[in-house]
Amino acid sequence: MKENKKLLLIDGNSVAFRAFFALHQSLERFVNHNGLHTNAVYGFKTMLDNIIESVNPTHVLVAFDAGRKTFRNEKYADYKGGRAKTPTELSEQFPYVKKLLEAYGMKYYELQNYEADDIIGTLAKQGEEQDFETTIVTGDRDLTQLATEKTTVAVTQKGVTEVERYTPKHVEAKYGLSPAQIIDMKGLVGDNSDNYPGVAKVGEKTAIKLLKQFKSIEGIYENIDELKKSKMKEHLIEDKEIAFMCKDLARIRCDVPLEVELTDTVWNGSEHQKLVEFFQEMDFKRFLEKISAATQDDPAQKIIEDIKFTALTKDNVNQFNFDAEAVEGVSFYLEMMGDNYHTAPLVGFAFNVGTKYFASRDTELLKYPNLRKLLENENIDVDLFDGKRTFVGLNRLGIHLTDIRFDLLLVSYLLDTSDNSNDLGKLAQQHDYTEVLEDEQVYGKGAKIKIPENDAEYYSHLCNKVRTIKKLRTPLMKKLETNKQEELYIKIERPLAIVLAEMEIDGITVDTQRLEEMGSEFKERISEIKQTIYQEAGEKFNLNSPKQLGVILFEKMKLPVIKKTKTGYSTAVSVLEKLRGMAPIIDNILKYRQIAKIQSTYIEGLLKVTFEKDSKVHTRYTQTLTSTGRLSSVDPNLQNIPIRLAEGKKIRQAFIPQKTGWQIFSSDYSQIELRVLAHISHDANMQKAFAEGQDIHANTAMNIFELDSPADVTSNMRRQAKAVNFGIVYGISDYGLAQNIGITRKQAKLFIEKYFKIFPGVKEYMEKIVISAREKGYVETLFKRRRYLPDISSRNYNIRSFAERTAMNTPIQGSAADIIKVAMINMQKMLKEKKLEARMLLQVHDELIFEAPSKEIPILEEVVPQVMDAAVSLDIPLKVESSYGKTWFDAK
DNA sequence: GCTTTCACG
DNA sequence: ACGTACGTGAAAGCC
Repeated sequence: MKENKKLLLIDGNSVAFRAFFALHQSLERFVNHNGLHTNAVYGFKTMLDNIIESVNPTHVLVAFDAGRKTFRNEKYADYKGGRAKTPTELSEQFPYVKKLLEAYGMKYYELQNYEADDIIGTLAKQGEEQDFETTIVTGDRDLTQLATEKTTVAVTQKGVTEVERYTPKHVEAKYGLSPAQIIDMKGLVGDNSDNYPGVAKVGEKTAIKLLKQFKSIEGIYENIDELKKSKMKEHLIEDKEIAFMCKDLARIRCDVPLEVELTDTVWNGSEHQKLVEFFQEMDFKRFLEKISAATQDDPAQKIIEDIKFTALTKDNVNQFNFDAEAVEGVSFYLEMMGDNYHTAPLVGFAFNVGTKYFASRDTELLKYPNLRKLLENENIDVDLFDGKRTFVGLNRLGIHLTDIRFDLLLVSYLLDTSDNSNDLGKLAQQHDYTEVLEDEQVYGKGAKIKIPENDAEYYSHLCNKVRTIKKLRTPLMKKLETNKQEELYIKIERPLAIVLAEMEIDGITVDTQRLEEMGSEFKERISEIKQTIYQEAGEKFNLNSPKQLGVILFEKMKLPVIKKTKTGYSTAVSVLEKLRGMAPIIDNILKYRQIAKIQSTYIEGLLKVTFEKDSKVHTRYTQTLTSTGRLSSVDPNLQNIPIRLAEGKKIRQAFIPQKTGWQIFSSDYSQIELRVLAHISHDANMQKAFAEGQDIHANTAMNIFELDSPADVTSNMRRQAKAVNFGIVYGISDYGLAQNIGITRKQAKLFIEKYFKIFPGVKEYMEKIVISAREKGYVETLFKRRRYLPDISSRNYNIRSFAERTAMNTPIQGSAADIIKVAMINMQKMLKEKKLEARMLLQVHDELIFEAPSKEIPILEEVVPQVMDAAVSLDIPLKVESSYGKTWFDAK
């Protein structure tokens, strides 16, 4: 049996250097609680993970330089002379790089009088003899001289995670030389950083030319007479000794007397406990999460302090009485089996009062007055995780939750909108609290998901959740305060959760009969179009498969390929539109796609989620997901019901009021994002346009097309100007704009330049927000919602550009989201105060949708715009437009 | 589970 | 030169 022995040799100093300078810009962000810089350790660790994954080594050794002086200094006193001193921020990290290696269970080694290179060279040679497959990782190209058929030299690129792999073939392709000739090249060229000179005036190009001709330095000097008289020849002759000396310096030793053998470098993986401790010492939170996730199938590894709790049953529940005066607050958790809290079985609860914990599987017990009081009494503060979910769940039991104080999920989201885990355990870890397991660890996942039968196991998990809520309240509220986000939480998000819960519980009525009618109509049309397409294609295939469609269009019919995806041909609408007219099949495919989408997503999809008992859909608004602060809507998504195309728009006819004689009423903010932009950018021109009630897109068109009168604006100009306005909001790029409205990039660039000339305040805002994001690491909305943008300093152009556009867009999109949230809270309050029967049912980002008895319509027409207008006071007015009708379709 | 496509603001 | 519009969710195919 032949073993697959894989040896990994790492040049520790060189990689640590690379890591340090790769993350140099973020130096001050990588500081642990003891003030130690950790960027090089971090980079080193990232590199290790990457290389382990790709190499999967059986043996590992990391070599370090032992000191400044080596045998090379005896040969050449100035070797590595004049080198700048290693920055202390880096040198202080070397002991920790070694500690990291210990935690990884990796051998490291250094040897007096030799460099890391020589250790690596020697072991690589031994590896060669013992039939190892070897990978050398370094930041130093000199080591490419070690490349052989069985030894690859991976040289780190700009960062440390990307490497360039030098096999003999790759060396040949890159330099036209063999690995051994690298030594000759170094001899001729010299090395600035190692401070040896080489032959005067000979650089890489010349050296390669010479070596191609003469093979080696020895070869050059044996045949030196063949060279024509030239300056170069003179230099070569003059520096002959230097050349041989430098070659000797450049040659990595492969015969160093080591005290380690390859058998000492066997690698058996990392040591979990050491890793945890080390990451804690370094404050590497993300890595801690990762390793705890990796070991989650072994919950026994995690030792959590036991909580004493009382299991509640029908028989003992009445023994406990909680004096409302004495109860300062209660942390409460309601467990359900499944995501959809409108229907998920209620399978348990737990809470604490003071130091006492209680738990039960029987949620009916909550109806007992002594427990009910804890949740319904206005003098008792309730702390929980996901208030909206809990509110809806309790509502199913007829319990009406009041006075939520702390919502762990919501607060955590506000502190960092990119931390949007829904699992209490995961989320707690992000706040350094680890005394609770993730649901997956206790309940399992997929088909095997189930509540533990063992009471002790189940109840302690529930009680741990309660304790987590209790423990995290004070520190997280403090963080909110530091960020000045208390108002955002208390005035907006917390009350909004209840408003959303009420909207979800109400639901919106669906005319299922209408949907089914439309369904059978579409079904026929789909099968007709399908037949035509099969005929035109000359065969049957699965039209829903882009892969099969691609074969038909681009291979069989030989239509030109416009765009490719990762996996094959793109058949997206933008592509098909370009193919239009080249074959009749294209139009039919477009039509098919359009109708099939309506059928599957909106007709069948909607029918699937309509509740039979009330013929309603009860969406769930995700309040803690988007990174900008918008809501999203699931099960079903009611925020993407068709409207742009006539056929899809008909779906809206199926959304009707719950009672006959009622109406659907809708109000939307007109151009709220551009108004927000006008406000936060303080751009005088844009503000003026809005203050005067101008058509902003026409106004923009006049300006960028340099027209004198609004009458000269054609509809096409307005359309293009509108696209420019949208582009601005998204963080414009000429490419994106060009793509969107089908003009050249040059034209797009001109448009943008003109735009910024007309609206210089906008330009200034865009520049400032990016700089501010770079300095602070985050951007904020009007109401201090925060989004962190770690990528804003990335060295990768694409990643950085994306972060920059995000920096421009998030305050705009996010502030608009803030505003409508305020309006929703005030609106719900208003409906209650005025004792209206009208119900607020849906929110679609800039639009609120109600149902109401006809007689209340005039009231809504007045009140809704008023409330929406007054949600915030900007430098310019907001504008709200309303309409109504007997279905959602008609309310437009 | 991932990819592609397409619906919305 | 690089190669992108911002934010979402659902269905279907495919492995």
